[in-house]
Amino acid sequence: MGEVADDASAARTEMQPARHRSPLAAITRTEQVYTQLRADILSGRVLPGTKLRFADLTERYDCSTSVVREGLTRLAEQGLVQSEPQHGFHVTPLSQDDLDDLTTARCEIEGLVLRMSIEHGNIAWESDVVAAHHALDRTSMESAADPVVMSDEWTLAHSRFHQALLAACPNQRLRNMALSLRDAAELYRRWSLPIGHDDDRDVQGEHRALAAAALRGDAAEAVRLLDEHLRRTTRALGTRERALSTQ
Amino acid sequence: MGEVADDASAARTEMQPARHRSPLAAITRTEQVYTQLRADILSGRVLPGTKLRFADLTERYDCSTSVVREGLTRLAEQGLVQSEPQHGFHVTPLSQDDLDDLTTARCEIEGLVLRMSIEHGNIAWESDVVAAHHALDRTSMESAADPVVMSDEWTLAHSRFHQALLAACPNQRLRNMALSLRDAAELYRRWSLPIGHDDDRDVQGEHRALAAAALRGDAAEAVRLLDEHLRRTTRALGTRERALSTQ
DNA sequence: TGTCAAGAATATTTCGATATTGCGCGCGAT
DNA sequence: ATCGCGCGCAATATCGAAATATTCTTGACA
Repeated sequence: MGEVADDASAARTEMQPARHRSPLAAITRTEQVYTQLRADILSGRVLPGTKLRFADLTERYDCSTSVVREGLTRLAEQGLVQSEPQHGFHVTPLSQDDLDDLTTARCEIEGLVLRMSIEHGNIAWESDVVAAHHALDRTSMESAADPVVMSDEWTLAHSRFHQALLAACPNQRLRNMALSLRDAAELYRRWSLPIGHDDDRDVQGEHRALAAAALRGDAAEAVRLLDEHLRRTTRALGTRERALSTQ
Repeated sequence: MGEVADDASAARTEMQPARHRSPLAAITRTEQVYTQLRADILSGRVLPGTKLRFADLTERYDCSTSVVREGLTRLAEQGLVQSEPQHGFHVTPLSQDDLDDLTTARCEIEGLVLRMSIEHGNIAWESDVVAAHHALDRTSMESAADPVVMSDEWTLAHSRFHQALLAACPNQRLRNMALSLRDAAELYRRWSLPIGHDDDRDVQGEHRALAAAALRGDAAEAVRLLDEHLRRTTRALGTRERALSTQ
């Protein structure tokens, strides 16, 4: 419980430009709890489908039901949790159909955003991509402690890399949509390593090729590579998901 | 105040499959207030940029702050209102940049969804499109009472028509994204008639052509027509928005 | 006259408690 | 034995007010 460190989801939170907060960075309790709740879900500390009881959460985050409720409401609006009117909230369960929809949507939208980003990217953007890719390339996928679990560092670096690629798209709405789809996919990716692991896939190589195409301004090729990258991930997850759902 | 009749936004609410509600349709207070709040904003009863004070809203909707807060939180997550941490909420203001982004996003995503819808549409879908188009075609754009204001009936019929077109897209996520973008655009459209009015545009004709292309299964043409339709609307709004922002 | 600080006034955020709702169990009737 | 009914428990939804933050007002001091 508690004191959860930075993780993939934090990356999105960073995006919001911190407005001038004069006194003591007066961030609200709601915001804190929302961020933690979100991180806990995206990082897989809570299983998909789990019921989220108010009593548990108020104790866990040490706040009143109102605050928990607001956090859950926001997550529900994003689709990370689901709300059933008199039955409370639960983490959105995984389903093959949704994964398929999600992948199609991501291929289309993330592809579009990537193309726009490449077309508008300047030198600063290129630098960021190079940096993010370097970090990702040097980070091990398996966590040191438990090799069967995906390492938090890699997940973060992975998230940062893909975000860096998209960062130069000038259309905020589309960019946010792409990021929100990535978050949704994060839930699926979290439960994938045990199966995807023994695949004969060179994920790091895919990233290298993707970064190269983007940096040389070859939007068409980059989009093609991204598409393939996403579909491959889905294929690996598909098997895993089926295993989960039969539990 | 209060007792606001059905309107454009209600259309989206309908989508959510009403789950079996056994006793007295136990809809929650929160849901009611959220729906009304949303309708009030989308229908233009509240000006973009307006500050939304809790005191006003609790009185207006006759409920406690918690309920208002939840509604606002949900709307904020959708982008219809904005939340500034210790300063409350206000209706998202209009801006030319955002309108441009919005239009681009809609052309891309709504176009994509329309294509998928046409490709997957069956006879029931065709019937719905025909019906929705008929209703739209027979509804007058100007309201009887005040000809300078866009009639609520037309707005509703318009919304229903475009929704009907998209309804056969099997990808729920993409479909919802397209609908949510349409809602965002609704805010802009609401403030458009006074300028767009004297344009030499045949909006109903555009709808007729769009419906025809969709029904004959010509996805490419339909998408082209939709693209044009959306861009024309934006062009009309652009002028209007500039006028509003200088107020 | 301008600036700054203290305090009043106003608005938002958070809390704890009450009101509702849904669910399961036991009891009685058929 | 099974079905229907109602009581009580558990969990959520809603309330109203206390706690906190911000803005506005006022008045002293340079």
